[in-house]
Amino acid sequence: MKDEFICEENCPHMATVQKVKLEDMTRSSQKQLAEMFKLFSDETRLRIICSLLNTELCVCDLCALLELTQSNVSHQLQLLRNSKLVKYRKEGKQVYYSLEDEHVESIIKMALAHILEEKMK
Amino acid sequence: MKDEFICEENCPHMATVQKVKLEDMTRSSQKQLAEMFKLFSDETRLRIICSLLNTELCVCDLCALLELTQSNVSHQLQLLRNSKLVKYRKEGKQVYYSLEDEHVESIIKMALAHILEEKMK
DNA sequence: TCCTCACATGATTATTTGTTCATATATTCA
DNA sequence: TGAATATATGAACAAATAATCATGTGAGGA
Repeated sequence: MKDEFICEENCPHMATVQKVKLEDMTRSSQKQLAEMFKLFSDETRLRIICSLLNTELCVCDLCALLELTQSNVSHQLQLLRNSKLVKYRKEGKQVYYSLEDEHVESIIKMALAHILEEKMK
Repeated sequence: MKDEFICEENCPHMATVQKVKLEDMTRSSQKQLAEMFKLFSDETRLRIICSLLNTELCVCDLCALLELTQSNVSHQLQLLRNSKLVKYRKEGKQVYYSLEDEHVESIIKMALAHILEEKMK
């Protein structure tokens, strides 16, 4: 009873996850997957992604928050934009970035759970 | 009713996932996360991981199945071993590899769900 | 119109990474 | 013991990548 709620709440798109049959994975979907994981595999990029988990931020917010150069942040955001992982919204001179969808959160949570359990061993 | 079962069945370690608070993520756990994603970010390594999703395999099985050189496979397995993502078991001359835990499957499923939904747009 | 601010982008460089080749180790079998 | 097989590993190299520097673009204010 409680479980259903928790599941819905914290693990969105479960419906799609149910449909996923890992046995049917094609070579090309593996390639896509690898490309996606590559975006998460750089610490700087991951920090940017994590900063956007709760809120949208403009480029200079990210620079200040993460102590990175503007050029560096913009380059990383370009990669994330190209892969449709983040979206943006212009407002005057500023550009506000936010995450494209909630999968990102789910994926990070799942991976973090792995690390947590690993530690407890 | 059905939902609970499906959730338990396909998304193990939900209990840990519930505990994960993304806001509390430290710099060092972000680094660990990035390192983990890096292992999934190479197509060859991901193919090896995917091959091990259902069954354990020895090195030469992997070479044959994925059409890779033995040296290449062994090097990649070394990385996966060092990060405790796979475990192994020696039997005579052969060494059988398998996945260390079920998070791997959950993470891949979640990421695949993202790609699937992306396509449907 | 000119200046400033926020951001994007091209070029360059240092570093990391994936693969290959050559060789080492360890187990089985004759 | 010696040969054959399965796997591991070190060195070398090419390719990919992240960060930096310099510069470009475009909006807003004086």
